[in-house]
Amino acid sequence: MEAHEHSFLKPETVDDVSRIFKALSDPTRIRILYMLSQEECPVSHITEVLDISQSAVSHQLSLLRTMKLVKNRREGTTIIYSCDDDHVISLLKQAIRHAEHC
Amino acid sequence: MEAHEHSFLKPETVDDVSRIFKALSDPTRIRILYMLSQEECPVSHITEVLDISQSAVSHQLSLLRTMKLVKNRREGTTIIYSCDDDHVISLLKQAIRHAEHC
DNA sequence: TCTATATATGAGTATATGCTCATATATAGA
DNA sequence: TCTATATATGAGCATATACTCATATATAGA
Repeated sequence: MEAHEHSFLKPETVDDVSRIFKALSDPTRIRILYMLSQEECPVSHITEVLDISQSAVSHQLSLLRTMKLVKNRREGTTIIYSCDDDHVISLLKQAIRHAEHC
Repeated sequence: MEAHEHSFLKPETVDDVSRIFKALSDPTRIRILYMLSQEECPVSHITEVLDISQSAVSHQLSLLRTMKLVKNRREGTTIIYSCDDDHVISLLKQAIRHAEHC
């Protein structure tokens, strides 16, 4: 198979794919996303349940927000987060199934 | 939903998932894996077609080998690589489809 | 308005990662 | 055995990333 016969990925595609997987490659973000995939919840809840510092959670949520993987809404003084990208959650759950079965 | 009501991921699962996504999060590895998903090929071919230095390709192949995502066989002086984890390739292709359609 | 609580964010730091460069190893052929 | 070619690998470096600490911001209630 010669170079010109290959199906190539566009550089933007490679970058996008890389960004998706990079977002999913950190243990803290994996745990946060998996938790949010079960139910929306406030930052404080994530902090307590996962036992991660408030600052670390907030920084990671900020990153996930930037990537549009989660969204949030305010309720009084608390901010409630939820997943905002079904496809990425589906990738995550597939990888989890894979990891649990091997 | 209280902490005890959550479905939790085991730490090993989180680590495994993290490792899978970390492997898929680098542009060079994405391109190599995608190329190998189309056909097995020697290192030199990857180097030429993707225009990446021999050393960089070899280092990445070493990492992918360690993770058992690719396997290799010798043919004379050349080493032929191919994919060795269908599930991870399926994750990659899904992410590619996602990236191309958004 | 003052305080308490919830969340966000900037700075700094330690570690991880992906490259290059130089070199080692392995095989084929003269 | 000597050389050429293919691949692997160690060291070093530059960058990215995930945390902590300190502090800022925003809202509710007294």
